[in-house]
Amino acid sequence: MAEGGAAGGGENLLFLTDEHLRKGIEAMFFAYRGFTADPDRILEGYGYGRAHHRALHFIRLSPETTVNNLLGLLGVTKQSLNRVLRALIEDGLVESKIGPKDKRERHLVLTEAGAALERDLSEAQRGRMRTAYRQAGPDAVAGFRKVLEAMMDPDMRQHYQRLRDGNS
Amino acid sequence: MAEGGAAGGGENLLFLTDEHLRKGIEAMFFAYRGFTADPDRILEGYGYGRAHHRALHFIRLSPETTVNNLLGLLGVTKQSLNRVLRALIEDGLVESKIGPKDKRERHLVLTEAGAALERDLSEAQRGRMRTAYRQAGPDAVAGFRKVLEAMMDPDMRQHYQRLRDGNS
DNA sequence: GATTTTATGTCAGTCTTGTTGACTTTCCAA
DNA sequence: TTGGAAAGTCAACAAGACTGACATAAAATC
Repeated sequence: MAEGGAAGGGENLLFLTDEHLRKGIEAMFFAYRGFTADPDRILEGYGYGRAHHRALHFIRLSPETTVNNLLGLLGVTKQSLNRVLRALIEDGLVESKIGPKDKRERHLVLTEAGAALERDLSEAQRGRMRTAYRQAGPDAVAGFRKVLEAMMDPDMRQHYQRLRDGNS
Repeated sequence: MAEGGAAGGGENLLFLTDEHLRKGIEAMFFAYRGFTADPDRILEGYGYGRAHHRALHFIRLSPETTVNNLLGLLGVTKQSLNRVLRALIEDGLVESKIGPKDKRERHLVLTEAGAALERDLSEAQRGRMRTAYRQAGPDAVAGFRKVLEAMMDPDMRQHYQRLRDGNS
């Protein structure tokens, strides 16, 4: 099934050419650079990296989350995450509380300072996103989300959808 | 100018909420992981990383390109790129020819072996892209491209558009 | 109650890929 | 022709990913 049943004119047959796909690949590459550029600049001042941003982001989104849960979202090893969390806890941006039910667990929450930095980072990233969305318009945004969702690994799509539908 | 002039119904007022933007941010994050996953698996077998993939990609796209030109596209320091190129040249995947006009320049081209690996990597990445595009449909793809382009830094957008329009 | 599994943390070592600084070769213009 | 700018290379270092081994405590299971 190389070519699906195209009902219309014929230009739809072209949107899956290797050239067209290549352009999409390059668009992802260049856009992702822009996507991370603004928070990266802020993080530099703190001696933090993208890993710290991601941790702050998901802890804000799911307060009282456990280390294990975060590992699933971030897709890194616990040693890698631990280095980041240790720094954030030592610097007073994240609080790690022993789980009330299961004392093996650590429940993570942002402190005031952590929430403040997370807001700064988020706002920087949202700023660019907002501009892009406004330029492209609602229909384009819907398509954007649709394609991105289809590109995810199934596991990640589950995580994504859970976050999307749950905490709104 | 918090809310732009919305002509239509009212749902358009919602598409720029912080929550909506946050979902877009997470979509980018999770989708980019999928985007790189397939080539990463192939690269592992060769002892290469993403940086090698990017170099091969852009050398294939612009044969006889110079190191300097590549630096602009990749947005890394020349020292960083040099390490990658050295490995690819030593392994016989890339040929570096002294510039015929300006002998300071190195003109880069893929060897047979380099082109073969690049094809493998590209095809893996295109495979996922093709599936996602097919699932989402042409309209969604157009929106996807539109938003990504709006997210790029102006410099990168220039590079992107030059590649897009030039070598087709 | 003893054993196993789970959740987390830590130490040590490696790899990729980014960085800066110092250096060579080549070109070009004053 | 000389001195600076440009292109590229080499060396050393840092961030942040990884693996593997091991420790501890608590929960779950037998």
